Amino acid sequence: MTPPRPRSARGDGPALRHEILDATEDLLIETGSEDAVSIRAVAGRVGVTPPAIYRHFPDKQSLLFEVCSLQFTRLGEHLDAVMAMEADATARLEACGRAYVDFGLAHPEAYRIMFMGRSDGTPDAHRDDVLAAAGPFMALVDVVTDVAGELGSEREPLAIATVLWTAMHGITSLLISKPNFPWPPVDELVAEVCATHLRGTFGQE
Amino acid sequence: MTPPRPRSARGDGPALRHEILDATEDLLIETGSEDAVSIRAVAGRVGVTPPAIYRHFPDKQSLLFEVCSLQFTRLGEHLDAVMAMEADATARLEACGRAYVDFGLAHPEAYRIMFMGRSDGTPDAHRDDVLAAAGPFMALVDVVTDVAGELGSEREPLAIATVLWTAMHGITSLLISKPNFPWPPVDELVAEVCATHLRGTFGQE
DNA sequence: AGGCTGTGTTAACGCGGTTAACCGACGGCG
DNA sequence: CGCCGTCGGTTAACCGCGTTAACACAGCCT
Repeated sequence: MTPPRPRSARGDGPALRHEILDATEDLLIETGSEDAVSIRAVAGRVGVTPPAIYRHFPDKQSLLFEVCSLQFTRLGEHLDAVMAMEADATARLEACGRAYVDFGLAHPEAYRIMFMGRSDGTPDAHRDDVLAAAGPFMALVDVVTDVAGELGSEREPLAIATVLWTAMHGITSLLISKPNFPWPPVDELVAEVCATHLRGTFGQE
Repeated sequence: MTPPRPRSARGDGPALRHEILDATEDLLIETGSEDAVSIRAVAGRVGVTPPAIYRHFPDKQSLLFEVCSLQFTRLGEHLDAVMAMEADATARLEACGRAYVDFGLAHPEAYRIMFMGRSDGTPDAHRDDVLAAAGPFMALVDVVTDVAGELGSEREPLAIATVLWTAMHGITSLLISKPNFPWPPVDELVAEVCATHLRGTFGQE
């Protein structure tokens, strides 16, 4: 029943920590449910007893958030890559939105943990204001600034970016939470919302 | 410690059921956390032992959803009342959006349970497609139809309403989940998003 | 060599949802 | 009138959860 148990680490400090993060991410993806990822399950997969986890993470929330945060680092890189491929600012904006939604749908449980959870359950390292200064949001502000430069707008890019974020989040989170609602195809939905905002915000026809 | 224990019901069938619903709602509002509302806590407040709950509800999820669903019935009534007060269709639309967001912020935990939870955790009686045919969403479709009638639009109201829902949900859920993000005032946010959609969708200046 | 630190263990606590088994009171029926 | 089923509660218990305390053993520093 426990053949991989005889696993034991020596003076290797952060090796197990890494394994724990990997195992947690795997479990999160496999089960697709935050609740199914128990400390005991993670420990079992790594081949270690549950309290060992606490030598490397203060509590379950921090572990989960660190895993999701790693995934979101990849989102940031993905966004950068996507935007580098589009010359037109408005095309960049739409590509950006689509990449955001796609990412959320590809990692639904991670998205839920980071953006659909209780505020007081989030560790200090992932406070709301930290998020506002983080890569993905700032990247969005940059794109909006570019679009505003091309099309002209009197409103400040940060406010526009905030609204756009709520729009993309609205799509993403509802698709995750209510997948059986009679949605139109995701592509259409995103394109429509982006177009609506472009027209509504920059008065473009 | 347990003076209200000697409570006991006779042939009153659904009386206790009602008490359980009330106690659950109270607890949900007081604690503001789904997790704090344990079966044991509810039972204790009603003055009954935990297994008694299961004579009236199949499991905790169903109990919680029934409570939230009751609150949302009130949202429907509230929406109706709000919309009856506005003559102008576009004003009705904005009032509708504001009422939706306000409701979510006033009942954050209920909103989270109904619209920010896992899809497979929701009882059958609250499936996604049931929601699409329910009062509040249909009310929105009606308003959109009115606006489209006033301003003219070639797109179908149902698609427009869906987009508007995602927009209002985006605002509501992010405000709930990330209250410390540097948001603009809620009123401004809602007004801005509504205006943007009106311009972007109906081409109104 | 001796002790400190870092990293794992075993054992246990308390709480959670939920189930099984029992049990008394009420209402209908022979 | 007395039996009996069902309704609506009880007590006891199961099992999994996050987490903590106490302990143990390795290797490095002095």
